[in-house]
Amino acid sequence: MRERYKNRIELLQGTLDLMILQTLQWGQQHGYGIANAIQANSGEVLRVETGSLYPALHRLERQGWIKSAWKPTEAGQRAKFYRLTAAGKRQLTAERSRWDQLVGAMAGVLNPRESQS
Amino acid sequence: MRERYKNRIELLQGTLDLMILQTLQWGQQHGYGIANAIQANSGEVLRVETGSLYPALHRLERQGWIKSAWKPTEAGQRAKFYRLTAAGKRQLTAERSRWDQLVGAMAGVLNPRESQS
DNA sequence: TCATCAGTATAGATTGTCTACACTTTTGGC
DNA sequence: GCCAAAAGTGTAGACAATCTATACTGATGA
Repeated sequence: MRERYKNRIELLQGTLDLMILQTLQWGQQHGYGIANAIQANSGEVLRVETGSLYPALHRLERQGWIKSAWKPTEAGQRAKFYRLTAAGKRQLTAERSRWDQLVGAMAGVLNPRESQS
Repeated sequence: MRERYKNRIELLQGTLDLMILQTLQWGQQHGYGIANAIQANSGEVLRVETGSLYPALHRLERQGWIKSAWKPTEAGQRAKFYRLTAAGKRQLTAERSRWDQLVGAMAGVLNPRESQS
């Protein structure tokens, strides 16, 4: 069978949607491009697997936060370009503030004395 | 008697172990006390459900990061007190730096221009 | 011709949350 | 004496987002 693998989760569950929405705010992009942008912007720390990416994109589209259209890339290949909808922009705002809140809360747990607000 | 709650995941998956280990670094504590400490230190943002807490404690103990012993509380009730093992301290260090790395990477994705390192 | 890159997609396993129960013991009010 | 609430531990099963692994297509370059 397979080599014994660690199955370590690279991404924090729930943050992929936020990262996708955020990436799309810079402009429309196809799935492959989104994954590359996240990887680059995270300093190569975060790698998005296709098995996570495409289900996430379908999920987001199903919820009306992004919309897709097939278009050719500069390289002349067909690709599905996604763009943020108005609802998606609102969702992005909500998820960003949720993220900030969680990071702040975690900081409180990790450094109770320093971060006493 | 419960507060009104949303149907969302309160905690980021994977962060509970870190929070438990960190809380135990301040001194030994029982499960109920850990949950209360996390809630308090997070400014009441993070609420740990018992259905998440106890499985997590058992998981951590199984991995040798914490050890338990039944003792009476000040209130005279029996409780299972947990303390960090040496391996647990190393794990805490590793998980903290992993967390910092993830938060930094997320910052890069959310604010690509400002956080160019 | 053949490997590699660009690109999309699905199935199934895994894992850690969640909701919802079930239980014991102590404390305090009546 | 009774009963509610708080303090405490625990499990079962649902659920969701990630992962691994696989399967395609079309273009590019050696």
